[in-house]
Amino acid sequence: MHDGSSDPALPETPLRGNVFAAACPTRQLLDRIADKWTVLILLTLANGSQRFGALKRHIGGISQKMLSQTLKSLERDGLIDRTVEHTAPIAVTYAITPLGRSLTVSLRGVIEWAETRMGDVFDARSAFDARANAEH
Amino acid sequence: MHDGSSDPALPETPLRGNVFAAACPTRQLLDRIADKWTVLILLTLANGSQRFGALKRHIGGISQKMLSQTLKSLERDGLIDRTVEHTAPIAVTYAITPLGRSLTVSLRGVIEWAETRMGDVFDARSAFDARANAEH
DNA sequence: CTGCATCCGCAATGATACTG
DNA sequence: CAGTATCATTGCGGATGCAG
Repeated sequence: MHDGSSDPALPETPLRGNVFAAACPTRQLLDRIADKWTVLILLTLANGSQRFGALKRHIGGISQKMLSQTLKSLERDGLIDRTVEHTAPIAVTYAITPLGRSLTVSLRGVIEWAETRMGDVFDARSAFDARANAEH
Repeated sequence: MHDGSSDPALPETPLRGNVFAAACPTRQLLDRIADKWTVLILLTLANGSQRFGALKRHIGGISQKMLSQTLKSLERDGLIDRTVEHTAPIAVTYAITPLGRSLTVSLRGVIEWAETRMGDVFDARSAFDARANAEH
């Protein structure tokens, strides 16, 4: 995979953002979307709009704080929409935006991988641990 | 943790893991692969095997501790292979496994998204912040 | 019902120094 | 060169209480 360039400057860097550069803004973005709660929230909303309480019930183990906090981040980044109905007890509905939906395609692939390859990973872990034990 | 009995809304419970269940092992797995360093390391190795030092140089901002630690996790999970050459100064080479490569397909999509949609996200942030300011 | 503020423990992360 | 070990710090993330 050598590209024929000398290494220090990495001239083959693409013109758009480069996540491998520590200072690149895309790096922050990566850190944000490579987050457990972000992934689960986006994938839930990709299946249809939900209210706050419904989201909390659907995503096992999330605290009210993390949900609220992550939702706000996602709204700020334009990945989800927030709609308030000023009814008697206030009702807030969250919906995914086209931008958010464009991300869920890849995200779903990651989840798909985790759910289907889980067995392979656990087998690998057992083998690794057994090997480590055998060294004593 | 899968009963498939008392939930009328889910006629057919999937046989594989469900990341939305807090106790499901896939949830831990998700938390592990939804990690900044994991993504960057796997994608680097997907382009070819690398030695420890080369990896550290290629992934901006990673500390030797995080690199070493994440590499060990990935090896344990069967996503990468570790090869030691007992030469004068010892040389260790890391390579992606077929299992690991199967994950990088989706991972690359996430990076692709971050690098290309970065502008949209930043625009959304500006708009959001402006709106927030206007409310005072 | 929704969601913000505060307190706080703990785990993750980084800097440094040391070993094979 | 490739790690491990230790220490200091940060910030995640949970619990609780309050407000709109």
